[in-house]
Amino acid sequence: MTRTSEPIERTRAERYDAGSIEAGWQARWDEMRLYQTDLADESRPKFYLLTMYDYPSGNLHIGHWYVKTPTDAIARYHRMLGQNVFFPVGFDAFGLPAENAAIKNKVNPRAWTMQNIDIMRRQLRTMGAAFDWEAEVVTCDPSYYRWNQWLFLQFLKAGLAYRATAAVDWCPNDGTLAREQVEGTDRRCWRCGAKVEKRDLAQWWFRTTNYADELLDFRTIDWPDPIRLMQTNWIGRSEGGEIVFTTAPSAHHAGGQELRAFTTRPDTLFGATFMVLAPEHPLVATLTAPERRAEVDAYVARARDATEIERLSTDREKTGVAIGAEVINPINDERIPIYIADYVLAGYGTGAIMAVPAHDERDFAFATQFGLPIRRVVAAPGTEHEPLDAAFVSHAADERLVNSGPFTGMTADAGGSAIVAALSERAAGQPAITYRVRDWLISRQRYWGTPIPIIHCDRCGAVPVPEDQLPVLLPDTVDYRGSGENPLAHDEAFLRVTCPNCDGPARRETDTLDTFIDSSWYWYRYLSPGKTDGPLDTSMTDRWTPVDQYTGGAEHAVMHLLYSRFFTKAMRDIGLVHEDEPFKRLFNQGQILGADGERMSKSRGNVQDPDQLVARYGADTVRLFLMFMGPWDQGGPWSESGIGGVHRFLNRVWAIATDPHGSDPGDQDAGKLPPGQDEATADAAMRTAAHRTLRDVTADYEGFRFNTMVAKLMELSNVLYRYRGTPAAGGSAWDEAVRMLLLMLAPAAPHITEELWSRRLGAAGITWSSIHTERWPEVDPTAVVEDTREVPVQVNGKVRDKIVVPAGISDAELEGLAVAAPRVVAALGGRTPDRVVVAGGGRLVNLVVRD
RNA sequence: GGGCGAGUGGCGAAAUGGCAGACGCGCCGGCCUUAGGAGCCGGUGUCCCGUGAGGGACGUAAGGGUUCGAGUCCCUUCUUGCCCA
Repeated sequence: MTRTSEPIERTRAERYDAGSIEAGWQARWDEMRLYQTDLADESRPKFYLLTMYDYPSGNLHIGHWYVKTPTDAIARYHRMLGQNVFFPVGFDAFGLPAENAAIKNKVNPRAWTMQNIDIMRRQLRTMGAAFDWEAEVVTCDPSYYRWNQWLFLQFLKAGLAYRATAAVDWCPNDGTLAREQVEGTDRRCWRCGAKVEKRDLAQWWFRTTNYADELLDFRTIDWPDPIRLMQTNWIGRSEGGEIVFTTAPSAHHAGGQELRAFTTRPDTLFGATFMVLAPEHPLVATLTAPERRAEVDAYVARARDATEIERLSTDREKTGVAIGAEVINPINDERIPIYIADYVLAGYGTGAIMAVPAHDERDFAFATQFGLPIRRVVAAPGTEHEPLDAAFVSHAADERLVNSGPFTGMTADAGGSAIVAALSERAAGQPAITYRVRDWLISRQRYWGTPIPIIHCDRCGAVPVPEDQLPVLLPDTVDYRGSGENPLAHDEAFLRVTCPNCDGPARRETDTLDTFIDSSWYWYRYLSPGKTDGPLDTSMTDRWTPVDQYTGGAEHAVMHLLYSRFFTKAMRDIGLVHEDEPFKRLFNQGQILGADGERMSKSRGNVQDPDQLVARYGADTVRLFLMFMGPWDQGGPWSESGIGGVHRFLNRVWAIATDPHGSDPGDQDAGKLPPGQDEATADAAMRTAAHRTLRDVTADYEGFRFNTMVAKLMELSNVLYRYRGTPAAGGSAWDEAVRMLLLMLAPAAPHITEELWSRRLGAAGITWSSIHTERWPEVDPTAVVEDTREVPVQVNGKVRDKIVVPAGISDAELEGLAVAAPRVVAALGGRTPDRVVVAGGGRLVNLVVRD
């Protein structure tokens, strides 16, 4: 693996050996506290750079490097711009894997977690990143989670937390799951893959829906469109009306029972020809006619077993059963039959819909299936009498209502409003908005999380733990007694407590908080991790937040990022922070997949371990390779092929910087300038290359285009390498270009550049100072322009010749030269151009001739 | 099923509507070597014409459109990824 056996006389200069320099510089930086941010320093503009903290799973894989090392390059670039950069790290240390490991291996979750954190701290250090470790946050530490408890109590006081019974998704291994933790068509647990069932439990909730509309507003933040869109869809705001139907009297039922249906299309109310209830709808039992009961009960039982995805699939043939009852349409007093069908869900809207088959695809399919009437009530001009062979749902501006009594002739939008207005006068309807998003279920029936600070007293009910008794500590000894059960539920020492209200016997809440709460405010805590009299230091958060730049995987597009936004708004409303949004700018990387194109996971055995790559090539090569692979937001399957090219590049940078006059054996042109060049033109070429590279690389750092940034540095090093060993090497133009190359490379490859920088300073007899405290160089505008440029000349869009013209040439002169170019003359064949296009400020000429 | 991305050499990929394939991998040839799985130099989209220097045509998933000019913009279709149902 190592090439130490190589004969030394082959290369006069010392070769690049990452292994011998990286650890040394890392230790030196630590010693100097080079990356510890002085948060009180106001002399420079602040830049809060946050990267998503990690779950301490025990091993860093290449995906961690893919997220973190380019972010580190951003940190270092901003330092070089003269900003006071804060770049902390921490650990998302509560959660299920620790518990699963604890159950399986009979270890303590805390011990397991803390040991993993130690391993990961060591691994993270090998990146050579500019993390401020003194600001570290570990969420399973009582000094952190006591403030989760405190925040919960403040939210409770403010009416943002409440307790309610709900049927929750329940995994036999992992306990309660949030809606988003249930995956796939067959509803399996996101962590363990077990089949998920439903259970009724009293649960704690956060009132996220209070902020639904505000969360839809992204105007003050610079986030990628796809993420904004995903959050918008997740919130799922629908405007429409709630319409009050009443049941018609029948032999088995007196009638007059209200049935409310939410619709986004109140304009189509005259087209409602039946109503559909969710099979779980509470009124199904009372409304069903005796002769229909057997069939209805059978259908309800079947629907309960079907998954939501099956039920909503539009491919599937519609099923349903008439329950033998009718409702009265409040707009025209028409009696329409009631069905139950599984495509209507109890949990959305009111669990009842007015079915308008003419204007809804699913209703159309259902009506066709059951032979129910289909009545058109909206039509584009001239199509009123055309038969419908599918639901007409286009909703264009010129459409008018038809067959709609007094509303006939109105536009769909105006008609809808008018219908709702007419109904609301008779208390038979009102405008309504529904959201897909529900309140946040925060209770988990697990041990390894933040205990919810509540005491249950038979006399006083659910009583908050007084703030001066926080934190409610997790007991250190855990008895799992087999899997699944929450150990807190049978920990007598933990459970038994006196009621803070009445001093009577009481028991503690045994649920713990969803770990997404930990990650919903951790960046505030980074600013004062040791603070004991409050969760955050307002003087710090006011100065340093919102976060200027957040980076992390797109898999957190909805949950973590939406919950974090909710927390900031909730914390604002209880006076803790003074901002509306947590993260000003967001960038989501792609994911590195395994070599098989699948998500990396231990079970698939496709996890790529960075340590061996680091041992072989060094951290700088691995960092640079990950940046060079492709666009950062794209990710993709892992492949090691190509890492050698990046390593070669660093070897060449090393050779350029340490041995300008050296040459390689086997290079026949060694020592010679390229044909037609002298030292002056070579100097000019190097200067131009260096400054153009700087111009482009700066733009690439700003735009997170690390792959092209590396490519451009390779180009510059290729130019310099060509001049290595020639009379142009080692002069002032060469020296300036090498200096710029090192500075531009420093954020991406911090160790090799630091080493080469120190050697430069040493050679020049200058006292050492770190390259990572240097300022970003400035482009010399005079150096990026050349005297002449090459202009392609097209005839009818095809390049026929290229001409070299002086830089300042006018369009007219350029045109004259273009038509005179020999191969253009030939292509024109005596014809005169009908039109001449000089495009892009003289970058290209196109001569247009008609045949 | 819906929404949003993406389809470019053998591979990873570049390309404000203006020379398609930068940069790198791989491959081919050469140099240097006792040796090469090291290093260096050169070549490398496809097809055609030419002994040669060179020249030409085609080419960014498929088809159509807008434009002097389209990988890029618009429409249709196919494939694929992600999110949602």
